[in-house]
Amino acid sequence: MEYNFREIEAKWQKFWHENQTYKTNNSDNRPKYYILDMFPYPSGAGLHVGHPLGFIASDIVARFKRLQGMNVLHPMGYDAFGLPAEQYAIQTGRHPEDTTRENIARYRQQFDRIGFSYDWSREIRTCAPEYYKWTQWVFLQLFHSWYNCDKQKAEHIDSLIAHFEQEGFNDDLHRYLTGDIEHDLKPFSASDWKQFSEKEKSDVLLNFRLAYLSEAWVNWCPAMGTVLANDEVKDGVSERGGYPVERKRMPQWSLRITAYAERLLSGLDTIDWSESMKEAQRNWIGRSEGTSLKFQLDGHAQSIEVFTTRPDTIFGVSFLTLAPEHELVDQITTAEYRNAVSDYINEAKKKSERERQADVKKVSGQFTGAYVLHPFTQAKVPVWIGDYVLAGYGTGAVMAVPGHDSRDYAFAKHFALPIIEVVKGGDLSVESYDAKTGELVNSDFLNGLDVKAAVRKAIEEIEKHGIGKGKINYRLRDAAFGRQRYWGEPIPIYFKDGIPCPLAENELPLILPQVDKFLPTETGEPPLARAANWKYQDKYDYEWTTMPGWAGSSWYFLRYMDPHNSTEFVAQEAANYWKNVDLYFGGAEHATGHLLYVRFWTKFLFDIGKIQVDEPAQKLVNQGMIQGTSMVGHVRVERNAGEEEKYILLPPGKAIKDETFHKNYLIDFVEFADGKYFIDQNGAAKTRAKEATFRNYHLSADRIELTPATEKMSKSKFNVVNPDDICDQYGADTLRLYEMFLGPLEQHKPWNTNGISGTYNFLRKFWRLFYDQSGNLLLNDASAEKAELKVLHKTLKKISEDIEKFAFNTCVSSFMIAVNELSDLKCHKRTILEPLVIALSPFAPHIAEELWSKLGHTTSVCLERFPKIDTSYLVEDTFDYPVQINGKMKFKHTASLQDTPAQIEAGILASDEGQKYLEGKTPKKFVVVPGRIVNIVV
RNA sequence: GCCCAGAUGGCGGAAUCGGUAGACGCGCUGGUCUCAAACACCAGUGGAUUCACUUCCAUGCCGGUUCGACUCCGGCUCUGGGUACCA
Repeated sequence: MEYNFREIEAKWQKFWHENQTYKTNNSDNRPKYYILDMFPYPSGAGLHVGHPLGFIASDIVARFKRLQGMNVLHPMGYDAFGLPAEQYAIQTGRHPEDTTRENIARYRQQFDRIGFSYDWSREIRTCAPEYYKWTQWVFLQLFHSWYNCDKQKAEHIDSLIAHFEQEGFNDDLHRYLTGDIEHDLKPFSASDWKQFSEKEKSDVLLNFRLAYLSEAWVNWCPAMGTVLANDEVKDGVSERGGYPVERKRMPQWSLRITAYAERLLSGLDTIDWSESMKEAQRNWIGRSEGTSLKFQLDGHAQSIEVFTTRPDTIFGVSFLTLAPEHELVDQITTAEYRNAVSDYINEAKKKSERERQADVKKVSGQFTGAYVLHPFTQAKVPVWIGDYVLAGYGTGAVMAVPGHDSRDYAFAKHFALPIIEVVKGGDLSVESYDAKTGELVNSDFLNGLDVKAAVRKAIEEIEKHGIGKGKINYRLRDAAFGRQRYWGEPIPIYFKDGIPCPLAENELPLILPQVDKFLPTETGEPPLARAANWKYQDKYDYEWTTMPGWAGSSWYFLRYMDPHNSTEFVAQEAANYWKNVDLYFGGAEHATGHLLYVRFWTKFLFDIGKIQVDEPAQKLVNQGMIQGTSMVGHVRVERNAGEEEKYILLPPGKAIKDETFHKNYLIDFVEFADGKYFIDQNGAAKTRAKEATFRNYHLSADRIELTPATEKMSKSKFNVVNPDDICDQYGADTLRLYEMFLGPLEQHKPWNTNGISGTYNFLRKFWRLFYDQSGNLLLNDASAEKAELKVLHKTLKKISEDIEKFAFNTCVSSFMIAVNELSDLKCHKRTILEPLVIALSPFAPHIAEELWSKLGHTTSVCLERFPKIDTSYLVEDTFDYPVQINGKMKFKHTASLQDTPAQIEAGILASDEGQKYLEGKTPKKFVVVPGRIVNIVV
């Protein structure tokens, strides 16, 4: 009986399904373990071999934790709202709901074929109304909350209203304002508050709500009638279609994540995530300590506020730079400069934020004609605008100190502005001196101090004069939460006389309505504006934007705990039992998106008392990306009777002309020979038949070499490898082992099936410990020899240690070594093989179940316990010491592990080899590391 | 530009605390079995040198620390990822 993976895998997948082997209960006397994968977006291309890498790893850990006697929660679901489905709907008219459902069905089939141990009764889909009802519910909680910075937690908005009713709002309470829109709010008294209209009250409260409506800068594409992400904009035009894009201020729903900046930062110290991941979040949050400082405008009532981390350089200020979008620019620009300024602003508008930040070399700016007065010297300081200053960061204005800031230096040099030295230590004729050490000069009351002391003194003086105060600033911005899209959660808000009003909880879910087209309206309103009579109580317009892709994923880990609850987002008992994720697997690319938002929502739900944990995941593991191999050819376009004919050319370097381009070619019909890749006429004909894109592609010779390139796996690059194909050919167990065997989990690596036969052979060899080639059972009940027990326990020890370290590649190696050694020992003993089957079951569950049943068991191997490791079999009494001469290994010397270094030294000196290598010389030094090595220095 | 990660045979990779560099697998070479092939099994396989014993060179590059460095330190090159004119 040969190893027949097709039969075995189908049999056990059916068994697990019928017996609900992986169903998990929310109460149990075993310790809990929650292991989660970042759920996938169900794309039309299906799963490729890159997806399962993390899923297989987490499945191994989940199965291992079960064997260790834990109650394991290991669920899977779908992040099902998103742009690709909507884009497809725009092109084809098919409803995203239908295509998404089909894609999910395909994903599920592929998942099942790989033998994952998910509890599918807990599956969630973010696009299901039963799910997004609760996403909308969280939004309402955010809307009804404000951040009390005195208590450092979110509270119901009523406590703030009570405050206003008693005391109104004064300058002292400015500290409660945490977001980007604080400049607008003027003080008011308690009686003012009481006399405010509903609209006025609503506007005031929007400055505090954690979900709020405000104006925000976006990339607006008038031709498409929509807002674009930074990636969708290239060189000032939309990537799709090439339409002009400009920066525009639009009303936007935002979430006040900035209120949580400090806690998002300090919380990192409590979780076991990789240092690089934490660093990414720290850099994103970007805490900096400095001073806010007001510069009085010359001839205007207003002042310009700046934030600086270098108040010590206040006497080095030679100009101010405002972001072109700064609200004061229009008012302060003098008639003389009006045209130049508005030209500059128009140019800046065409650039995306990313583009403005990318070009470090090119300096641009424009003088406004206005001046501010230096707060200490009263000197007139010119006010410029420059696109290196971003409106969204700090106050959107910089006090420029060209002597000690390289960007300001470049700006000053370019426009011939004065450069003043205020800290000694550099040569300002060459470059700015940015270091934070040195003695202050040219700085009045700061002269003679070092930088640190000068910073303190400057803040002191600034505060004394009432022109500013010490402040902590964050780079983090509030998160834009509205999208001009159809395929997302509707925001549960309607507008009554211009006032945004929340739905009541019992009115949820607000179901996504049907629309005739998935496009903006002719007047540029979002797609939801097309929905017929989509009004609250038939009267009031609903909010037309939908939630962003990250909304549903910001709390999904909680829903898995209690996925079918129709009265609560999660039952208290379930939330208190599972608490948070013990081990979270996912890609590092989510560092500053999903992983920051989910931490924010978790802290918020903790604040309002809905859950007992304030971090979503205790430990995080990032798996690397599996890249694909693309076949790249050079293509030349020729016109033939009006029809374009494209020719794939001879090898690179020959006959390549200017008008050629690179084309990724289908890997399916490429021939591999002598380490090179070729396509011939036959392959080209098959390609034309298979993919419409290649209809007009021909070869310029009978056989052409293609160049391999390693890049991200993607349908459009024709380099996707489908796990189904591997399952067909080798089976799921081989796929699982091979993906783990490829290398360390976190590392990026190209997919290459060259070595897959090795893991397949290993499984067959394992099988042959039970059956000989003619199918006779070899298993026997003889008692085990010491050598066999040693192999077993050495392997068990290595496996359990390496799983904890997520070193799955070396786990597979050590299984291979064990099977090789047991084969050499001709060991077919139940006492050895039975524990080994259990240890293998997390990695290759199908074959493990089959052999477990062949061993005579009637229950699943998944329900067993991991075998106990007996290290006494591993103890040695002698050791083969490698003996080095001057650090180079020369020979081995066997000695008892009981021997003292002196005894070992004597033994080596007396041995033939010792004599030979020393040639009668006396060693200068004799190093003996017991149980490790000997090094003789001569 | 800055931050993070990485670089080891023909290939994927191993080396857990500074201690035998190349485990394990692929590929390749030779052999056994076979009419032949496939499978399986056995042996070999970093490079140079040598008939051989041996010796030398080897973990991106250059230095350093150490009895001993893939591992630690300083400098550099390249690759991948992230990303801010962050004041």
